[in-house]
Amino acid sequence: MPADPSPDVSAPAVAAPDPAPAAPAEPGRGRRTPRPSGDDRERAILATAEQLLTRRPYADVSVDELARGAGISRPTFYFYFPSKEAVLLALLDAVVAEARLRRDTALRHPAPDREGRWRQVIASVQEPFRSHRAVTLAAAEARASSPAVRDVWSAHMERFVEEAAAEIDAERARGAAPAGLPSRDLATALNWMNERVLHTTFAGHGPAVAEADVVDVLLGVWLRAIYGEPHPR
Amino acid sequence: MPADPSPDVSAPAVAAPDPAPAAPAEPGRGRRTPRPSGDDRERAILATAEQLLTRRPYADVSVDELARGAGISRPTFYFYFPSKEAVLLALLDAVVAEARLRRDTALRHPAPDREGRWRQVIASVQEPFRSHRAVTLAAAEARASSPAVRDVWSAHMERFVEEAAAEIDAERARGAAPAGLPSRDLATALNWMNERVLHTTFAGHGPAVAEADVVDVLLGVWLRAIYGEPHPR
DNA sequence: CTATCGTTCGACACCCTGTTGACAGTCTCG
DNA sequence: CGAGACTGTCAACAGGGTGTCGAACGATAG
Repeated sequence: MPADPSPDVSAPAVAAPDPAPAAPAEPGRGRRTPRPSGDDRERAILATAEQLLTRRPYADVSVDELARGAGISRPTFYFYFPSKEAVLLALLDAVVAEARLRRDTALRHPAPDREGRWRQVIASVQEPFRSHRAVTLAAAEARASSPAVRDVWSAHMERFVEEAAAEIDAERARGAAPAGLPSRDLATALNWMNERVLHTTFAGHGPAVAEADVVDVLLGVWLRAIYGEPHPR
Repeated sequence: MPADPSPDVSAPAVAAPDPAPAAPAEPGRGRRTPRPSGDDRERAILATAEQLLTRRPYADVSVDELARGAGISRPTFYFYFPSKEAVLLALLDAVVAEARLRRDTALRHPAPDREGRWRQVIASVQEPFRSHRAVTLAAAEARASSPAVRDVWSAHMERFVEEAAAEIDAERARGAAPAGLPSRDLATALNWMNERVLHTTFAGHGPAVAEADVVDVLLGVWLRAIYGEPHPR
């Protein structure tokens, strides 16, 4: 059994978020002390978690496995994280932050045509979900029993819904899109559709859209729901 | 502590599905013996489970609570069900059966106008989900870690997707709907949208559509996605 | 050399699951 | 009516998971 604290993981979600700011102390969740000494251990736990989550569901991963994967004992794990849930939260925060970054970049460099702009909207949700599917699937699973995970996820969705609703309103105001359902309701339905369809595509359970087609399918529904005239015949 | 085996529950999902057929033996999941003697106990367990699930998530309900709620000890619980999962499965089967029944009834009595027909499609999914929201929410939660729950759910969705795809093809064939996305992909996306939007509406977490509006919103998206002309301007 | 502090883990208490074996009713048949 | 079979019941156990406590270890400062 190798005690090497850095297992080979292709692309962990941790990705050194804040090198400069060095948040003084976050007494809520996270490790107990912000000293930089055990940082490698913390990263090893996160990397181990993301790796294990690609193999089995969140509920089937034990704290002991997380600890052993990071080369430490179970009690030592609790020195770095207060629970298994906190590890998932840390992973999820990183993925959400990446999604936000990608989204903001897209907003600053909008595509020239409207189809391209909506494709950016959809792709910015899809990309981080796809590259860290294990974390996202685990978060979806834990959402039901963990209020903290649920809140992070809800806040994330809330921003996407607001942005999409604003975009729909803008298109209607400039006459590009016809009136129809309240923009907020429409944006809510479309965003949840994306979430669920992407989930099934990546999880592969139940009827699903092929991974290569999924953005085109979602985009097709968005365009018709936003721009389609109600009743052609 | 009352030993009364029938706790007061408003409308349990059990609903005595087959009084006459009396299936000889289902050796897979379910209770070990089909004799009618302990039937009340079995129903009491199911009723207790549905009642408890309205108060807390599936993961937080223990076998011991289920047993005590039904007026029996924990080992006795295992005489009736092999696990907590089997209880949820039995509850879910009843809800799914009810949804199927409602759907088949709608198919035999189609509304005269196309909007009414699509409303039937959406409402037949929504109604059982709504009247047994605790079971459905629990099933959604357990789906991630229970292959059996996942399979039941997937099969259920698969049928709805197939039926919706066939209906879309029929509308296109008779010239009522324009060509567009592959009908199967479109039906998949729309059905998952319904599932997720209904889930958030009933669970009340994250951005959601008001319960009174949800069928209208979903119907609006379906109609535009199916009948809307791609680009009006 | 010693005091301190960050870090580590053996051992513990507790909760939950699923199984075993003994036992109590009841029903049937000789 | 009494032996046997079968349903239903539970105390007790084994096993595995979580989270905590306190002793101990090593580096570093005084």
